[in-house]
Amino acid sequence: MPENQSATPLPDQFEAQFESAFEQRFYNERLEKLEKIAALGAANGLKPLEATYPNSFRFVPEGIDVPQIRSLYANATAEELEAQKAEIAVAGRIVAIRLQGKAGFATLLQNGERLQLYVRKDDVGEPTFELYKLLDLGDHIGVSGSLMRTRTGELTLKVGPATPEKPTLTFLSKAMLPLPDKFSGLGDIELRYRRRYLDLFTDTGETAEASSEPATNPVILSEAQSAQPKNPEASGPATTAETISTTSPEPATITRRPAREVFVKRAAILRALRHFFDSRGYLEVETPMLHTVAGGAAARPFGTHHNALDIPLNLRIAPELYLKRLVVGGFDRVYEINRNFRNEGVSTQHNPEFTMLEFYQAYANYHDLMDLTEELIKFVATEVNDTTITFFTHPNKRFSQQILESLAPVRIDLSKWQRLSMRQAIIQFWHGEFCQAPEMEDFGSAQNLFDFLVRAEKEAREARHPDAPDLFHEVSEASLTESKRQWFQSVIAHGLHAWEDDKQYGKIIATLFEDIAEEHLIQPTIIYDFPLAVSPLSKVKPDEPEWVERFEFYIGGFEIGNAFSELNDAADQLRRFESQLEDRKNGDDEAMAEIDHDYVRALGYGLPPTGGEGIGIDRLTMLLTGSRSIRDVILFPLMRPQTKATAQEEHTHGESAE
RNA sequence: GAGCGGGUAGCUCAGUCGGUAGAGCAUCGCCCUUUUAAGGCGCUGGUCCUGGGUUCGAACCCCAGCCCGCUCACCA
Repeated sequence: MPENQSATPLPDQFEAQFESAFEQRFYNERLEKLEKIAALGAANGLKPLEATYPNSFRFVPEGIDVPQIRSLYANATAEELEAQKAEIAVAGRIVAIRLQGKAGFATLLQNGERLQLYVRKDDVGEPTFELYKLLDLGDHIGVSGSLMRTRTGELTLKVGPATPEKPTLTFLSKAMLPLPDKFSGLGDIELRYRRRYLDLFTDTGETAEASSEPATNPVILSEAQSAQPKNPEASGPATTAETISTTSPEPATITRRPAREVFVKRAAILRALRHFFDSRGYLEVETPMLHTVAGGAAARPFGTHHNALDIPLNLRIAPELYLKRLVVGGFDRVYEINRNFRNEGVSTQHNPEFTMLEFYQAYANYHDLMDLTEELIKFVATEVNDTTITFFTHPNKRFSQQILESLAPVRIDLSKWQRLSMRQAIIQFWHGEFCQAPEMEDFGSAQNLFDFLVRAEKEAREARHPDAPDLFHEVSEASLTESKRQWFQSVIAHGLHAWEDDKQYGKIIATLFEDIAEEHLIQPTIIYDFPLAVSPLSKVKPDEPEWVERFEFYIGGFEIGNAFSELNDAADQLRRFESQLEDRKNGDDEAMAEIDHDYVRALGYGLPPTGGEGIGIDRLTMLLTGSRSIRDVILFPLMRPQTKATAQEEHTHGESAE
C-alpha cells in the first residue's frame, strides 16, 4: 500500500468478499469517512496512515483498563469524581454511539466491559468534534478525559478538555463492515461459531426469549455482575455465586452465557489445573502429536504424511503411551494438557479435536486417584466459580428437545461424591418393573450372567405379554440402541457358546452399565471396577481376574474422566494388544488397530506401579460454565466449510476460502 | 449415516387463504449540549438457501439438493 494514500482502491479479491450490495455500499461509505478522517489528521500534521491506522495508543495511567476503572470508581460519588478530576486515557471499541447536536455519548467496550463517554463540542473543540461525528459503531478509538457521573448516576468519561500537546480523541481503527444487532447480538448459532470474533464482542448472553427473566439463574446473575456491572453502585461489593445460589430460587432454564465469559472461565480452569499439579510436584510435559502408531485409546485417527521421511503419520488419539514411557524414564509425576484428535462424529459432546488432561503418578493406584480426583474437581470449581455448586441441564437421551428446553437445570454439588462399583450401579438403576434386577452373584461368571439374562428376558415377557419386544426394551426403556438390542438378542438366541469367551461377557456388562446407569449419574459419581475385556491398559484386580482396577467419573449424566492402575507387566500388555488386534479382525471396531511395540519394550524395562487418569477439559468446562454444547466451550469448533451455491460464478465467495 | 426442526434486508425477526415483500436495529440525510436498547422527521437496503414442478399467479404447496441446529448411531 502506498504510504501517503489512506483510502486506497479496494483489491479485487476483497471486493469479491462482499456478501451483498449493501455491504459494498457500506464499505464505500466508510472509506469516504476514512478520507475525511485523514484530512482532519493532516491539519494536526499527521500523515494519512497515522490518522487512519495509527500503530499504538497509551493508556493513562499506564496499565489501566476499563474493568479496573469500573471497579476503582464503582462507589465514587459525582462530587468525589469532580474533586479528583483524575486524568484517564483509555481505548476501546465503540458499541453504542449517540449524537445529540453539539454533544454526544458513546459506549466503549474494552477487556469485556463497557464505559460511557461524553463528548461536548465546547470541551473538545471544533476539529475534534468533527472527528467524533465521523465515528461509527464498531470503530476503535482512544480518548482522554476525566470521570464524572451523569444525571442518572452512570460512571462516564468526559472527554477533554483539549490541550495543545495532547489529543483528546484518537481515531484508531475503522469497522468497515456492518456489525450484528447492537442489542440482541448474533442469534444465528452457526454464525456465532463461524465468526466467533463477532460473537465474542457482541454476545450479551441473553437471547430474546431468555431475556425475560435473566436474573432467575443465580450463576448467570453473579457472572453478569462481575463481568459487566451495569449498575455497579447499586450492587456494592461483588456478590458471589455461592451467596446468591443459596438465597435465590433455582434457575428455571439455562440462560446462555456470554461467549467471552465462557472462554475467560476456560482459561481459569486451565490455570487452576496447572496450579494444582505444579504444586504437587507433577512435571508438565509435551509428548508428540504426530504418532506412527496412534495408540492409547480405541478411536479412528486422522492420517497424514511426512514428506521428507515419506512415512504415513497419524494425529494422536491419546498421549497415554508416551506419558507412561516418561514414567519409565523416571519422571514419577507427569501431566499433559493438550489436544487429541479423533476422526469420528461431531455432536454436542464431541469435537474432532478436543483437549485432554492426562496425568500419571508412580507408586499410586486407582484408589489414590479417586481421592485425588475429588480433590481436583473441588479445587478447580472453587478457583473458577468460587463455589462447588454448578447448574447443568440433564442431558437425558429420552427427552425431546422441547422438554429439554423447558427443563430446569439440575443443581450439582461438586464437593459431594458417591462411589459405586459398575456392578452396583447396574443393580441400583435397573428398571425392576418387568424383571428383577441382577444380584452380585449374577456377574460372577459368564455362565451366571448368561443364565440371568435368559431368566430375566423370560420374566419380562411374561410380566407383559408374550409378544413384548424383548427384555432390553423394558430394562432400558428403549434407550438401548437397536444394534445393541440385536446383539443381546443374538447372544440369547444362540446360547452361551456365542460369547463364551470372557470378552463378550465383560463387554455386555459394560454395555448394560452405559445403557442403564450412565444417564442417572448427575451428581458426581465414581464408577469403579471395570471388566477386563474393555480395559486393555489397566491392571487386573488381584482377587478378581475378570475385573480391573479402573474407574470413570460421571457428572451431569456423562463421563468426564477415566483412570486406572496402569498395567505394567510387559508380557501381559503384549497379550492384550494382540487380543485387541484379534477383536479388530473379528469386526470389533472399538478395539485397538495397531500394536505399539516400542511401548511394550518400554514396559519391559520396568514401569513402576503407576496410576494414570485422563480428564476431558471441554466437558469439564461445559459443566463449570453450564454450557450444553461442546461448541460453546471451543473457540473455533469444526464446521463444514461454507461454499457459495453459485458455482457458475467466476469468483468464489470469500467464505469458501476458509 | 438416519429422523425431526430451521434457512426471508447487514443483524434480530414477522409474513394472513397462494395475489405487488414487512418491522425494529444498523446504514444514509436532516434536527437535537446529561443520553443510555436516546428521541424526532425522511430515505435506502431483498437471488424470500439452491434447482426443478404444480398454478393465471409461489416466501407460502410438491419433489430433489445444500447448510445449520437438535436427537440417534460412533465416540470421550
